[in-house]
Amino acid sequence: MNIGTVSEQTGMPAKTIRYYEEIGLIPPPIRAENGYRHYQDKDVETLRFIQRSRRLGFSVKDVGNLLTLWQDKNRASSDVKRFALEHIREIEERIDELNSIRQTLISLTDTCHGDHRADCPILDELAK
Amino acid sequence: MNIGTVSEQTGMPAKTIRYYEEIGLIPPPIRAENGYRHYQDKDVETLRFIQRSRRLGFSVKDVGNLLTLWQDKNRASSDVKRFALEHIREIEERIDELNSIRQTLISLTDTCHGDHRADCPILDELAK
DNA sequence: CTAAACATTCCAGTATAATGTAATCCTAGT
DNA sequence: ACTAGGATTACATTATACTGGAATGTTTAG
Repeated sequence: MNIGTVSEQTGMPAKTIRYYEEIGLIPPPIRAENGYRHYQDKDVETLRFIQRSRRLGFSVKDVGNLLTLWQDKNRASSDVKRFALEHIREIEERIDELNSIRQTLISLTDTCHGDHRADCPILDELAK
Repeated sequence: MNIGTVSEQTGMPAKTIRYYEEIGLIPPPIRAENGYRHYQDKDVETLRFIQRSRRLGFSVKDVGNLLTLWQDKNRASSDVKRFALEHIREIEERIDELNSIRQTLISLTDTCHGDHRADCPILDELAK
C-alpha cells in the first residue's frame, strides 16, 4: 500500500503519517524500489490505534506509551489500567477546572442585566 | 512605577508584561528619561483585568476584546453579556467533550481486570 | 567607587501537534 | 510522448502563550 491508500483508509493526511514517522511514533515502513513508502495492513491498524487514542485525549507522547504497551505481549493489564486511570484523573481535573470557571462566569452573567445600558458587573468584576 | 514594581504588584513576570505590550494587548507606557517604562496605577489595574480574564479561560485575543469593551464607556452591557455567554457556551462544549471521553475511558477501565495477565480490553478496544 | 540589582532590546527557544510550500521525481492513463 | 496525479524531501509556518538568554545600559546601596 502506498501512503495515499493508507491516508484514505485512515482518514489521516499523508502529511500526518509522515510526521508520526518522523517523531518516531510509528516505525519507518519499508520502501519500494522507487523510494515510496510501502505499508502493510498492520500499519493501518497501528494508525487507527493512534487515532482512537488521540480522540480519547491522549497526547502524542501518551500514545507512544500506549503503543509500547500494546506491542508488548508481556505487559500486565494492570499497567495499562494504571495508565488509563491516570489519564482519567487528569481529564477529571480539567473538567473540574472548567466547571469552576463556568460557575464563575454564570454568576457574572446572571448579575449583568444585558441591555443597552453601559453598566456591567462582568467588567466590574474583572476590573475590581 | 518601573516594570519590576508592576511585576511584583501583579505577580506577572516583567517578561510577560513586555510581551503583552509587544502584541498590542496593552498600550506602550511612557518612558522615563533613562528609557525605562513608566507605569501608572491604572496600568496595574489593566494587567489585573487581563489576569482575571485569562484565569476565566479567555484567550489573549478574547481579552483584547474585553479590554476594548471595558474601555468603551458607551458599550451596552448586552455586548459584554453576549460575549461572556458565548464563552460559557464554548466552555460547556469542552466540558461535554471531556465528559464523553471520560465515560468511554471509564467503561474501558471497568472491563479491564487490571492484574498480572496480559489480556487487556482497553488496548483491544483501541486496536479494534 | 564598585558591585548588585534592575532595565533595555533582540533573537531564539519551548511545548503541542501538526500543516503549508516548493522543487523534484515517479507512475499511470490517453 | 505527454500530462495529471501521487510521492519524495527539506524547510517554513501556524496557533497559543509565553520564556530564556545574551549583550548592554542604569540605578542604588554599601
